[in-house]
Amino acid sequence: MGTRVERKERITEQRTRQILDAALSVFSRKGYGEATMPDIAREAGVAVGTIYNYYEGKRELLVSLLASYVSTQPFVRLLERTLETGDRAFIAAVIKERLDFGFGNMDRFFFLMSEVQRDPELRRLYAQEVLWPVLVLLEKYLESRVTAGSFRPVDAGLVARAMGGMMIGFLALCRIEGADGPCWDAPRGEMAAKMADLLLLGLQARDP
Amino acid sequence: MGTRVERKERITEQRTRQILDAALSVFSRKGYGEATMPDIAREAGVAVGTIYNYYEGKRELLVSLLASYVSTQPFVRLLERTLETGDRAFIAAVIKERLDFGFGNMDRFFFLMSEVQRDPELRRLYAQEVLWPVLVLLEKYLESRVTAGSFRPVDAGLVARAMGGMMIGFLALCRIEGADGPCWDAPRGEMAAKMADLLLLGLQARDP
Amino acid sequence: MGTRVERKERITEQRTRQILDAALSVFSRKGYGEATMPDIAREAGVAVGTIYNYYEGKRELLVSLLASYVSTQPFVRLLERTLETGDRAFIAAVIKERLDFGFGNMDRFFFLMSEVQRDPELRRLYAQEVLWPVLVLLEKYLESRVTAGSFRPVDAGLVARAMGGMMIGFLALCRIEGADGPCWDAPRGEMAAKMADLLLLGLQARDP
Amino acid sequence: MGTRVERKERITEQRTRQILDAALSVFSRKGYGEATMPDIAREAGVAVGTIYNYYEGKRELLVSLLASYVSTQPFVRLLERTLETGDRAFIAAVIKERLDFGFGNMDRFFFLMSEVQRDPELRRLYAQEVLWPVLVLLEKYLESRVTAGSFRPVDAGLVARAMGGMMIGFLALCRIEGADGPCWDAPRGEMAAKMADLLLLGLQARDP
DNA sequence: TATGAATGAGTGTTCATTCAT
DNA sequence: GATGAATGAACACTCATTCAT
Repeated sequence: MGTRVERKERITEQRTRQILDAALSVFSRKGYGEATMPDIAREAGVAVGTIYNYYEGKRELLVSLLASYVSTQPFVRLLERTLETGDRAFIAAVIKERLDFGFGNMDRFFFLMSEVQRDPELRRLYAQEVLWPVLVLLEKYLESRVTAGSFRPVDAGLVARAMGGMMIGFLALCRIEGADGPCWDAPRGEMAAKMADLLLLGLQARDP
Repeated sequence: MGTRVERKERITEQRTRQILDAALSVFSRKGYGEATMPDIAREAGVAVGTIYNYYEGKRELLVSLLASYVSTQPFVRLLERTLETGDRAFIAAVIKERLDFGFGNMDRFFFLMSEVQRDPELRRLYAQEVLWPVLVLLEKYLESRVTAGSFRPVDAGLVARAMGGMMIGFLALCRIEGADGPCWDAPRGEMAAKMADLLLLGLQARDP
Repeated sequence: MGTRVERKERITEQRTRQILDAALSVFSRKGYGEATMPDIAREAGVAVGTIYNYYEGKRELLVSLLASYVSTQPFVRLLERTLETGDRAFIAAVIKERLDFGFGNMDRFFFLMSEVQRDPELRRLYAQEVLWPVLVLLEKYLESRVTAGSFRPVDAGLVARAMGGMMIGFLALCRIEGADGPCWDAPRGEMAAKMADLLLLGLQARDP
Repeated sequence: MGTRVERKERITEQRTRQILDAALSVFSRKGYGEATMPDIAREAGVAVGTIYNYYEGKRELLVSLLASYVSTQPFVRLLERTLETGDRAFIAAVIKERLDFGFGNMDRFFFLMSEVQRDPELRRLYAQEVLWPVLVLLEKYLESRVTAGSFRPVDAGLVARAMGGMMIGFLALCRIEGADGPCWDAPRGEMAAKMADLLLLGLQARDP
């Protein structure tokens, strides 16, 4: 069942998605500047003009991509589901999730990051829609653990950014080193555990 | 001093530099794609054609930039000068140096990073010329401290990349948040100290 | 009254009109080239496809406009009703009528004239359907007045075109000068009287 | 003789002219909207890009055309040279000159007029640069003849526009009728004489 | 008959690169 | 070596027209 209007809406939504998927795919492969509208149209299986029935132009595709694909939901959900397992397991799980996502979407993720770095408007959008929600949650988590006495008293804002930055930067370095680097094929679970230990225990040996 | 040949060489080197400086300046301001050769020529104070006497084309400017500007020397020197001061002061100094450099060259640095992310050939170049030397030094440092018993036994390769990534990623997040973020105007020395503590001591409260 | 067929025909005629009105309105406002079929459809309150049920395409709209809107009837009727009032009053009345029409439909009239100038086929159509009938009437009038001895013996063909041209050209100049020109807001009756005098008496002072 | 700079300037001026000529030619033939930049480039014997070294774009070609080709000089000179010959010969000469010019440049003239009618900015330009200087001269002439007692007291502003309009409108009608019309091939001198008589003597028969 | 989404040929414009001076 | 005018391939975007519903 579905009235005519409903069916139309479904088709519209499908087209919208179909074009956005194609755009992300082509952008990730060739880069924003080198991607052409015919490229995207071909990938989406529509005519060039059709794209313009759904998006204002090439740039709006980029903005929509950012708004639609960099969903923070899985990450946010993970952060909320927390704590049942103790800090170490929890932090390792978060890192593992980020590593899996990052390694699984390397090109797409860094294509978007790279465009974000390039364009002030995208930066603002990304900061508001993605970064802030995540950082706020992370800060709250840190503060609650400090209050509970589990964590040293730390500057939650700074540490949240240092931790988030570590994930992003680590992935960036892995990508730059490529398959030759030692982390490319390493087991994610182990890496996550080691990074969790680094964050929780630090480098310094503890006096017995 | 100064045969005709030598003078010529000096002039050539000067032109080369002059053009490269202009390229970096324009690239950082407008991005690689939006920068035009006339832009660069104007900034360098030479004619468009002259650029082609010194570089193959626009793309080679980018490659040369990477090779010439992302010198690791200051960083390497710092790492070598080390240790006289104890781990905490040393690590804080390294971080401070990176923060100062990063905040002082935000646009230039992230323009280059963004191009590196975009282009496999630049990635290879950057990995070989910049990343590897630094990471090797860092790994050696970590291993020596582990051997000395000051640091927990850690996976030096992973930790080096996590630490390096933290610096790059932290700067990236600061840039995305811009002047609204809490770290934009914060005193660098304090931030460096806190990050050093995070790395050395970890988050977990130590039992007395 | 009103079989099914008749009702259908009435609706058809109404749609036809409705679309043509919209086309003229949009054309006059934006020009033929800049007007888009969606523009016209919106103005007419129908879908784009509907227009194509009534007209072959954009160009046929233009041709139909010319055939339908530039009706010479009021002018022809005026010319026929003539003469009861003496030459001066009659000519002044004709000029007045043309001025009122011209000033009242500036944009529409000159949009059509401009398209006519642009396109040989439209020129032929306009010449046959509009110009000729009017000029023939004007020539007949002139010849009859010459025969009657009221007018000097003149070349009726040439004078008819000079008179007609004067009206069109005068309006064109007024339009080009716009509101800054002296004739834009001048009383039409007075202007018509002065132009009638110019045509009847000429410039030259008469010897007493 | 000619320094390098002078030679360069000459070449620049020549290119400017060459492109403008080509633009006028193509515009007159195909109309502004239908003319393409490759068309113009081909006609000018240069590459498309070269046009953009000399003009901002297609539209600026149109504006430059108006500014450069619709020179009022010959007409102005004629008006200034006046009067040595008596009113009738003078007016006939002016009309003859306009007819010759108009018939000799039909397509170009009406292409420009038609664009002027289409575009408010062009109207302003044309009014200021072309129309006003001519109308002012014409008004002065009329007023001086009125003062001298040769002409009836007339509204110089209105009559100037009526006379100017008559020329333009007459040419427009001739163009619309095309080769079928009676004035297309008629001897220009005779037509000019008849129109001069119409303007000077009027239609009305004079009492002996 | 009415609809409006899909189409894709066609356009103005940009800009890296060349080369005659 | 230095210059900058000329080049033309390449691209984003528009819009008249079609046709399945």
